[in-house]
Amino acid sequence: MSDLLERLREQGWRLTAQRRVVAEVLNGQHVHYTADEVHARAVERLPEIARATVYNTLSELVALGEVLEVSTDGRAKRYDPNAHHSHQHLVCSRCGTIRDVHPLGDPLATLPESERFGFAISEATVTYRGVCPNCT
Amino acid sequence: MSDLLERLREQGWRLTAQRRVVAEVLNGQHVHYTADEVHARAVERLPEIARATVYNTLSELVALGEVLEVSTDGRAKRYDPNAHHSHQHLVCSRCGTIRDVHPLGDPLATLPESERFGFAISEATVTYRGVCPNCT
DNA sequence: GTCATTGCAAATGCTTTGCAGTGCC
DNA sequence: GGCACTGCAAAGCATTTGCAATGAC
Repeated sequence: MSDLLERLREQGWRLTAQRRVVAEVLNGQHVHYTADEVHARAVERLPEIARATVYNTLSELVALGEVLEVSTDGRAKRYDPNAHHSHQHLVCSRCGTIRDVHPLGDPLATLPESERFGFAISEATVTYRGVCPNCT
Repeated sequence: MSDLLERLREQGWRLTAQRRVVAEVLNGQHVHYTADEVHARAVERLPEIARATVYNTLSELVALGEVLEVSTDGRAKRYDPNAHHSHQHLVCSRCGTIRDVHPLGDPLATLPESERFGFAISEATVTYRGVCPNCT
């Protein structure tokens, strides 16, 4: 976490209170907040932080590869701080809860050459969907 | 296609000019239009068709399982008429073009029991991302 | 002191909704 | 002829943008 702030400073980031708070909110395992949820939690610590600042900061973190953008459905994007450990997502089709999961094998390897159509493929994301125990 | 209209009528659908036109626009292979693109193409055949009607019709087709909703990025949803043949998507990270692809094995089978956390999993979607030949 | 960063408010893009009128069955 | 369906316009989210004020370096 403070590693994160350190890394960002090395990239020439100005370390403002707002950015620190956004980074703090995203700290933790299995965190998959929407921009609005990040903003709500950030406001608790720094009441004057603007929604636009949260959006800006999140986009920067995504661009720097420190946070992943997850669009599970057509609704608001979610932000996943677990960017340095490869994983996939398990989503509840009722309540929308997301869990990080680790499938067997490399998803990228499941697409044969004949199905690549000249694309230079760099990434494969898998989304598993089902009803979670709470919603059953 | 006319199969489709037939099936829909059997489900109690009123067969209006608007719905027919939307179904026609979605007819074909490798079609992944946004609602707006469907509307634009529908207007060519039926000038007075409203955007809201296109949205309504698309939602109904999705609910009936005749069309798949695809959200590859945080932008507009895309609609995929190829709902009856299991497939996955290959997306160009530059231009956003989508291709239907067929991976080896069953994606659902890649998640071990120990990683299912009590979810009743019913679906797994894989999105491969890379740069397409046109964008290279 | 400079210039990146912020806050605010307005604008944008996509989608949904309310409601009176239309036309399929 | 009833009521599902449509068109239109307005409302609703999620997100982006413009710009003057601020504060990290």
